[in-house]
Amino acid sequence: MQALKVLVIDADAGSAELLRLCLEKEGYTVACAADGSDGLAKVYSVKPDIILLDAVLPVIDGWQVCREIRKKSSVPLVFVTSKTEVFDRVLGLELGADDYIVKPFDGKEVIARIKAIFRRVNTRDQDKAASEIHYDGLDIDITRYELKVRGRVLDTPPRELELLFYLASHPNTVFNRDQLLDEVWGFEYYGGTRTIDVHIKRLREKLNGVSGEWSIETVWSVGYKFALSESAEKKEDNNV
Amino acid sequence: MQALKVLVIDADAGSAELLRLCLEKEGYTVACAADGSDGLAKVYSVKPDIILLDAVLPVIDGWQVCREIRKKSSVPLVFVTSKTEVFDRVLGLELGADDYIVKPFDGKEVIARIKAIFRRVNTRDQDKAASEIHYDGLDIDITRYELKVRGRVLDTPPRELELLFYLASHPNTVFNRDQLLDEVWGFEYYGGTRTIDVHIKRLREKLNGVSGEWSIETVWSVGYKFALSESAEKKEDNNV
DNA sequence: AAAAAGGTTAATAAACTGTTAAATGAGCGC
DNA sequence: GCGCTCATTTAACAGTTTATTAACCTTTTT
Repeated sequence: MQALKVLVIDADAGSAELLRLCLEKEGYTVACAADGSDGLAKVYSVKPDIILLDAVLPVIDGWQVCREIRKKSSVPLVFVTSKTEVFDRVLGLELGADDYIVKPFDGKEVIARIKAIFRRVNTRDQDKAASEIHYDGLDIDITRYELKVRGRVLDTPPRELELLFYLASHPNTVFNRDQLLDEVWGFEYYGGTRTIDVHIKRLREKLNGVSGEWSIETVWSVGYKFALSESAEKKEDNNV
Repeated sequence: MQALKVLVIDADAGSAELLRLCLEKEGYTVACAADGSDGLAKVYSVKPDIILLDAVLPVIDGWQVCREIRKKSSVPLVFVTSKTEVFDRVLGLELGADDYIVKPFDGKEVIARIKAIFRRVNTRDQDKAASEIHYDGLDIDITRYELKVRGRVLDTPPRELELLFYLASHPNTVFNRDQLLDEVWGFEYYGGTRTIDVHIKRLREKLNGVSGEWSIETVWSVGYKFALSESAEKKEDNNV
């Protein structure tokens, strides 16, 4: 994975340099700007994953920079500034910042707060993956490595089971073969993508005609999905 | 929309009450717990939209409460505590909190920080929503690779679906054939521009007479657009 | 060593895509 | 309004791409 890019917009060379040091030590790529105008330009040229912004800046002040950015983008943004009043903090947050850190800052805390934001940004909407999945006539328990079809345990090779488990954990979502290889086989796997097709076939043999509520469907030229019928979808919604 | 629910887990009745006041003034629904054990129980019974958590708690301390919650859920969580050391703040954030506020807190800032977190959470949902398009009698979901016309799923080849998705994502905007080839087929494509016409025709066959609110229109000697009727446009504006 | 699992290949089948060419329709000057 | 030109619509075809399947080989497990 590519290193995450941080854009530091701060007129004070000292704190900018300190931030750069902390961030680079953590493996981030850092770009800096010393005034608001240059900062805005770099938002678009650098395309950072997060922006650290001082409120006090020459040319265009930090509040205004934040407003301009938020007109166009929801990129994570944190004020790091010596303006310490509650009034300022509330203003910064209301302008759309994700966090507001006052100077003098502690490097470790800045890193921890940045990580907290990335964590939130990356949180997938599905909450923690369950270890069991149940649909009409289908029960998968991945900790026991067990597949039950119509209540009968069906001997299933691990790869097959993992593939089914992954698809069934994300119902109605299409995955292409590379995604499935990455997610199920693992990142380092290199091999033909026909492998997926064959495993899908073997799964379909086991599951043919078990239920009308779900099926493994081909999405032509894209990949496969575990599809729920509309009635099954409604049942799901009620569960939540 | 339902009021957002906040769970305050704090042993100090004074600060708990103060938080409750601030939050209710903003229209949130507030539940309180005075120890870690009760707090954890209420996480599951109340199903809060956000949790405010003190680190210092009887029975089970706040750090541990946070750990337990994060094992199961990625619900927004903020420490509000009198433990002020950098060490504590970093710990709290690394345990998976979204923010860390030290006592004595300012009500306005707490609210602003809570809003910042909700803003970020909702941004994510918007991203998800961006993969779906809905108009009168027409639903396109690109993650499912599915086109619904009048509620019925219609089998649609990938190119066709992508073309429709692209046009419908930019209603009332005209694209010439080269633009569509670049955007939908991809940059490297070289072929006759009649290709577009044919795909448009096939789409129109599928969508003929579905709705008076929208249509794929020809702009003579220029290209095509997904056109909304005036009434449909008003509906759109109201939605936003 | 035998059996099971994982992966590859190649033939076959199915679905989609782009081209062509003829028909239709739109714009425009007279 | 007429007729010319040019753009679009349409249908049919051929070619290409993609998926399915069965058979086979290799690796791992028992």
